[in-house]
Amino acid sequence: MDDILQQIEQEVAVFARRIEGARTRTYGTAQLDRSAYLLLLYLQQNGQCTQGEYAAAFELDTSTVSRQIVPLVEMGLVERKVAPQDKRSSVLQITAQGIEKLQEVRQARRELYEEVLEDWTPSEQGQFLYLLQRFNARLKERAEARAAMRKGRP
Amino acid sequence: MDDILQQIEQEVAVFARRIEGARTRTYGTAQLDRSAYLLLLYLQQNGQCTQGEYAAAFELDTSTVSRQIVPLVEMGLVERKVAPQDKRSSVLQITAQGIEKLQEVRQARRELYEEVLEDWTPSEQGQFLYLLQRFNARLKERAEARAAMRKGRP
DNA sequence: TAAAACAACTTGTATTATACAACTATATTC
DNA sequence: GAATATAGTTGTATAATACAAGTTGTTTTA
Repeated sequence: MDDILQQIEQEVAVFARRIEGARTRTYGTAQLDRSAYLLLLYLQQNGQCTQGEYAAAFELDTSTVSRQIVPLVEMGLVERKVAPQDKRSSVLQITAQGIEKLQEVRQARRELYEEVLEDWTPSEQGQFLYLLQRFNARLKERAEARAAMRKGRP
Repeated sequence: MDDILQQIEQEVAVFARRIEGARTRTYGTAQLDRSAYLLLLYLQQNGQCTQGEYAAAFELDTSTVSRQIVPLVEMGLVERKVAPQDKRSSVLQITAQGIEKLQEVRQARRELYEEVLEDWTPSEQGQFLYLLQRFNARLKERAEARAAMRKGRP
């Protein structure tokens, strides 16, 4: 087993499961469910977007996104407005309350990482962050390209 | 936003979603579903184990593991035997056919990583693998400790 | 050592996140 | 202006999971 890509692939598969397990077991569902957290995070970091843009960025079906948004709007964490230039689409934006909630949840989640990464050097932490960011950026491009392609010829 | 742990936490959350999206969109469900892949991987790397051990390692409910195993046994990829020392528990072991199947699936999955990591240096790939392994090992310990605790006082 | 408590697994049921298909309202194209 | 395409919604199905109750086997204890 000396093929590094294959090893990475395996480790990532396990990682994804462990993260998911830690998430549900540690944070409970009380805080904010996975999809809600990611959506708020995305809106805070990328500013407003339409549902379709968000769906493309994560290769989600628009129906899925549509449903994810309802409770967030009801809780007042996200604001949804009809886009003036195209009345079919809605523009999503995080609210002040949403930012506050996000900060709270982030704090709770941070604790797991304090525990798990406590014996990592700052340099290791920095390197891990850097590599994750690169990986994610690449996957995001890929997702968007694939979403665009599906639109082109369905 | 200069808190590195918080940044890692966020990047990991996004990473988990992207990996999951890429998995379902890229490999389809044709190959082998997520739980089956992880179970075979675990059995190949760790040798035989009982269902309870596997559940503890991933903080899964035993009922979940119980169901995951049925199709694998039916497909002949895993063998399940009553444990001689404790007839309540079953010992799981990957079969030759399971190893073969795993190899096939791994090959297909590898392709995504070829694409996404093509411009990473070998050193970056190695570093990423190393950090993921450490992270996973730590989360595994944690999962097992928590499972043991739940048994102690439920 | 028999009864009680406990443990490993299974089965029934509910929940959650997702996709796909059909639909509605609006835009674009010809 | 009619035909086609797009953004989002709603109906329905599936997959992965947890929790609760049940079964069978094991350990503790009075």
